[in-house]
Amino acid sequence: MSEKSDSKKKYIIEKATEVFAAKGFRSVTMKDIVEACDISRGGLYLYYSSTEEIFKDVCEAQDESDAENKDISSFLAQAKAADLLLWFVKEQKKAILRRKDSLVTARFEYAFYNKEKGNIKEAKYTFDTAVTVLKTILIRGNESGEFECADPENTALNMMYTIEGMKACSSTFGLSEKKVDSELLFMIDQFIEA
Amino acid sequence: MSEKSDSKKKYIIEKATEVFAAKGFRSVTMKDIVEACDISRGGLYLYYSSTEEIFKDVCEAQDESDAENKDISSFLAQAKAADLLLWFVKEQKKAILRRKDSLVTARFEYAFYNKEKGNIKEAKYTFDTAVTVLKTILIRGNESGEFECADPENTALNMMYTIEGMKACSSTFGLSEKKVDSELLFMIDQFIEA
Amino acid sequence: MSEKSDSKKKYIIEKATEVFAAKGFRSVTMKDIVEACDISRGGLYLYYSSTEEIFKDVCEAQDESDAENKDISSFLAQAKAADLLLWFVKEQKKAILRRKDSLVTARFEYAFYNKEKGNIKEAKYTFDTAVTVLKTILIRGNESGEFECADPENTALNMMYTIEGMKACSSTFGLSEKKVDSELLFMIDQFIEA
Amino acid sequence: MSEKSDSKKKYIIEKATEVFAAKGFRSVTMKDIVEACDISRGGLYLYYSSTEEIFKDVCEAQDESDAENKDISSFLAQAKAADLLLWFVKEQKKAILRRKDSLVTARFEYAFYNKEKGNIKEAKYTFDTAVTVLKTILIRGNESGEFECADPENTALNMMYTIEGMKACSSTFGLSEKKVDSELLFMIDQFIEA
DNA sequence: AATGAATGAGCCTTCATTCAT
DNA sequence: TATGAATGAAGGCTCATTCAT
Repeated sequence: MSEKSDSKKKYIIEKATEVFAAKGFRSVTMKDIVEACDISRGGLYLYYSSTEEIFKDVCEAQDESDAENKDISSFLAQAKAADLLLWFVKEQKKAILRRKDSLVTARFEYAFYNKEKGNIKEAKYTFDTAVTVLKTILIRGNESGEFECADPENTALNMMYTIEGMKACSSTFGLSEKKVDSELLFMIDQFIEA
Repeated sequence: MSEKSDSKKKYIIEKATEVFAAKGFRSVTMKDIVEACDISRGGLYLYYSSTEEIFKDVCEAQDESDAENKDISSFLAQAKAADLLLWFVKEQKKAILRRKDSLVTARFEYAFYNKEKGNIKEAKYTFDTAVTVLKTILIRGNESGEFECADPENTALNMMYTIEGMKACSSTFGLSEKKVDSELLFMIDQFIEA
Repeated sequence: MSEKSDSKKKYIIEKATEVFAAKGFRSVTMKDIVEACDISRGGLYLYYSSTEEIFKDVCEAQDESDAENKDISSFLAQAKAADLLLWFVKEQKKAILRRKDSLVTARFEYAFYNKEKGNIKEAKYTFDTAVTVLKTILIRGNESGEFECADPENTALNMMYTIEGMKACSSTFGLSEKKVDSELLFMIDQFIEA
Repeated sequence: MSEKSDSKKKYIIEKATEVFAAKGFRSVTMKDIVEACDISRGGLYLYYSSTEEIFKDVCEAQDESDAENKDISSFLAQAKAADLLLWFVKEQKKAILRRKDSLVTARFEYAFYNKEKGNIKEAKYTFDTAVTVLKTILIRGNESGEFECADPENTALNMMYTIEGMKACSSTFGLSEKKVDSELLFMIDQFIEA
């Protein structure tokens, strides 16, 4: 179950990602994935025993690939606030646009599904973390004179709501990259002058 | 199928609303609704033949009750922009908080479900309409000197994204009324001075 | 679910009895019963949701039909010990021979199955009750001078072991009625003289 | 397939014995045995291709170890009838009590399973042989004046039924050694007089 | 209109068995 | 010999949907 089976798992995750991207979370069945992978029913169960289990790995895989260049610690320490903001906004943009090729829809559904089951902590944690990071960036920018943001706390929160809204819109009816860029610029312009 | 059956439909929608509020959209079965209504399997099929059909009526019923006092045409014509904005924001607030007692979760799921099936028009239409209304209000406010909003178009769009984001957050991990108020005030303060 | 469904249940039990008689307990599947009843998979689940549930009713039905003429209370009070013994032995004989047309095999298997699951009380209770009844009969016979049994307690126990052994033999390789009669007579002759 | 594979077979039988003792016959799967032996699926099939095949060897192994000191031919010829009876009864006692640590349950199940398949001969043969042996012992005892048994044929049969009954009871709800001893003594006392 | 028994399709899960290595 | 991944058949269960009453 090590090398070989790991590559098989990778393969399953790859195929399953397409399925979840196309059908969301709830309506995906083990059968769907079996068919997408073109393996046997029993074969899939060798590796995973529920769509939820698969979906978790699918998300993890995506998060990891997203995080590839995110060895941020040193970056966060040294960079200028404006660079940090740029990086943050780019990350969010990716998350917003990710919907087309991917999983935001399924992630939403999964969040709802989990809420039904009572696990809502993770979503909130992710959101709150993002707010905190953004606030920190804004404060740093204020200190360095790069930004002029009267209320970093509420501005950070407002921006994150806006970003979440774009994700939702991107998920439900789609957003062009141009629209996303435009909106992100509009947000930033509020406290970056010159 | 007129009077009597209408009241029966009303009854079904009433009960079904509870079911959708509790379970979202996708996981609701005809059986769930039959049981909630305490009618016969066949009986339900006399009125509706799928959960989707029922859900559409459920949403419509809710929208109508929301819109009861929305005979806006004349209101829009006469009122001051500040009043209109207030009304608009209040409506959105209701929509955001509606999640607790109700259907936002199911609506999201349904939106995803529809996207799969290719009907994304409605969601986009609703969003665009809201943006347009808001933009109109902002422009009117500018003209009357009530507001000072440099870019009504983008501001309206930004506000709607933010509001959609709050809906999403409210749906996934919950938002207190206080937080919603605070955020809405923050948005408005940008172009209302003193 | 009352009259009509009761008759349906009766029908299922009837057919299931044949299945259990032919295949024992463990190897019987819901599918077997569905096929024996010539109803649909879902149809069976309307009435029963496991073979164990069905088997319990099958046993109960058989026990009831066995017990039809067992309104014993008054009989036990008045009858002569010899009559009681005769009755007791006849009942046991029926139980022994029952195997051919029926369920002893399945009952054994079920007992084992239950033992695995830890419920062994019932079997022991049934056995102990029979021993007690038999002992009572023997004592009564001694008192009335009908029997001459030096050790009613151990004799009763011995007889019940013997009877259980005949059941087992009947189950595994079959016993003719003649052999059963012969053995039962042999047992009784020990304490009935003249 | 000779030495090495024989020791492997022995190992498998050893482990499988535990499995059958714990789970009976029918519910044991090849998977259970694979896991108990900690070998590969394919590895097991090199030696055995069904649980039935394994079970036969398991039984045989146990029977052999039971029979180790049963080189009876000469013993039967010379010994006194009382000694023979003692030996016979001890063997049966072992068989009765064997249930605790072992396979009687599985053997019963297997007997039922075989009956379905039509092979009931073996069980009957074993029983009949035991009856014959016992009858022979009783006759010898009568001749030597050790016993006083009016009807050796029926007495032997009766004793074997009783013993089968104890096996069944031991299997289904358990019997203490004390109870077994007491019953066996009771049986013998009938024709052994001080 | 209304009932609810009945059907059958669809998905889930577990194993016996095979086979390339 | 030995491995264990892979297959596919078999049986379990749940619903959407129909239909005789």
